[in-house]
Amino acid sequence: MTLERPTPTAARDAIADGLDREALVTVFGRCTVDYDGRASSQLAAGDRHVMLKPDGAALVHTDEGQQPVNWQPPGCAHDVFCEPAAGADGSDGSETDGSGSGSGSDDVTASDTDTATLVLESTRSTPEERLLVCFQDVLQVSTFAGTDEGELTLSGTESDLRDRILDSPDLLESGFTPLATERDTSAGAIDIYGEDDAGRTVVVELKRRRVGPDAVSQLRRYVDALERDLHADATLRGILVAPSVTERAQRLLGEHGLEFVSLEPTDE
Amino acid sequence: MTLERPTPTAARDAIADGLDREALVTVFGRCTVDYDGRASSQLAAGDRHVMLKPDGAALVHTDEGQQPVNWQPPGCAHDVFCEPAAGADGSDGSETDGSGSGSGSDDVTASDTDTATLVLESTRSTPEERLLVCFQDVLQVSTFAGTDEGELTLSGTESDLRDRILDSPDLLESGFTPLATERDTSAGAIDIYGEDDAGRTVVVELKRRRVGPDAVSQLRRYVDALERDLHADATLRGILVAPSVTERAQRLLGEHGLEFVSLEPTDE
DNA sequence: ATGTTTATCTCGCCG
DNA sequence: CGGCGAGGTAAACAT
Repeated sequence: MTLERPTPTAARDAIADGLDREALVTVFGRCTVDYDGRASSQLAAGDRHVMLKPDGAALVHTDEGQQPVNWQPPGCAHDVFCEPAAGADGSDGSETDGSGSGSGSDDVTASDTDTATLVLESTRSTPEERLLVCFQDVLQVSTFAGTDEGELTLSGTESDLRDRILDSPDLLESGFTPLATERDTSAGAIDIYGEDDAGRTVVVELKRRRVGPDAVSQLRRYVDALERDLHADATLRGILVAPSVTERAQRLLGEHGLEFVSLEPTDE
Repeated sequence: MTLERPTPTAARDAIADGLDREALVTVFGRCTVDYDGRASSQLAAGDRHVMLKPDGAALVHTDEGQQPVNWQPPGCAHDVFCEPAAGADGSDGSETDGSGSGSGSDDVTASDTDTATLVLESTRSTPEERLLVCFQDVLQVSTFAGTDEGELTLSGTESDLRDRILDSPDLLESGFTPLATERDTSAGAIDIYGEDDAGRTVVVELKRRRVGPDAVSQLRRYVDALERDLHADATLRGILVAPSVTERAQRLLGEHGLEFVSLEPTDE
């Protein structure tokens, strides 16, 4: 269902209906966006694409960037209503209390339609967050009732890299024997815990792509923790497995006596 | 501009026109999605919302989740064409070569319209990546020509936390003197470098939210590096500044002789 | 609910 | 272009 250049009240009714029917709702038009919660932001008027999902997610997209300029995570409560004659600043005013909840009980009637402003509000608690989109102009409202049972199959992940090594431990090094995955230590879980051909304990940390210093520190935390946990007299080996390392990470590995093995998540 | 339930060829022409005019294009319908690049994925048929941005970004959204189920970053080249009678699997076939580039030179004509499949393709290099969306059914095609000059102002960031401390160093501790920000070390840049009231060097790492073990490791890398860089005989102090710490991070701080100061990025 | 880690992370900055 | 770190990161998974 699609409306082009609807009046604010017609847009409001179509959106409210879409939300009721658990449809995916999109609105395109000139709007301001205000967010307050974990941080806070304001965005002056511009033409943007807003998507409200039936799971409570909200996305505001400009014509640039992969990421939305503003958003709200799934689980939020969406509300739509009209305000008599709000200016560009919709963040203030009387909407901080819950008087307008439900489906817009204090809304404007159809007779005020040409001066009214369409407002989308999305809120959640834990943490308390509010997103407010105020439309000066609505160019399109659409609702989509589709279904999606399709499951995404993804390969080339860290878990594929783990499986690859478990299937062929020699890819890590000749004589390596995996003993556990996700082995717990006081610093967190080790990706692969095993033994080399000399019986030395080996801690393996996996990364699906080129690694920097953070991955080295992570491996080091695990090796340190395991040494403590085991009161190990013998030195443990720590091996970072990834397609490649940055130079700084390489140096860090050396400083901490850790090793690197180059391996990709999939065999081409 | 909006078409509802267009024929594949009409949809193709509208989308091609939208891409030409640097408009934001949306397509809603039943489609399969195949991705190959840094990883690879397949997604069976379902109703989804596809957005093509003039900067080359592509987003495929289902009715759930804040994140797109598939995407392509800005900078990609979008292409649209019709294929005679492709099944659900659009990842194979003759489209691996560049013969269909441009605006669909090997496309289907309007007479084949009822059996044709609409295909969206988005590709880039460095890294080589390809996204293929094959529509069995197109419910809506829209193009939006809007503009967006609005700048986002965001507060509550790490940079706000830094400014807060630079304005009032006593917030960190009485007698603290900031000497530099982004001070470079062999391990990277220190957020705030300074001195305490006893003249001891202080390394400050800032986080806008509650921190875990990774932040502690990061601070430790900087402290270690600076000790080395300065051949410091005296001990450096390392202070992690964040709203709060997790317990494991707290313990790590203790093990490494690092400190914690609780501070929020903004004053309420 | 919080903690921990991954991610086709994205994004910006800087060399 | 790659390295590095921030992010209202989100999402998955475990506790």
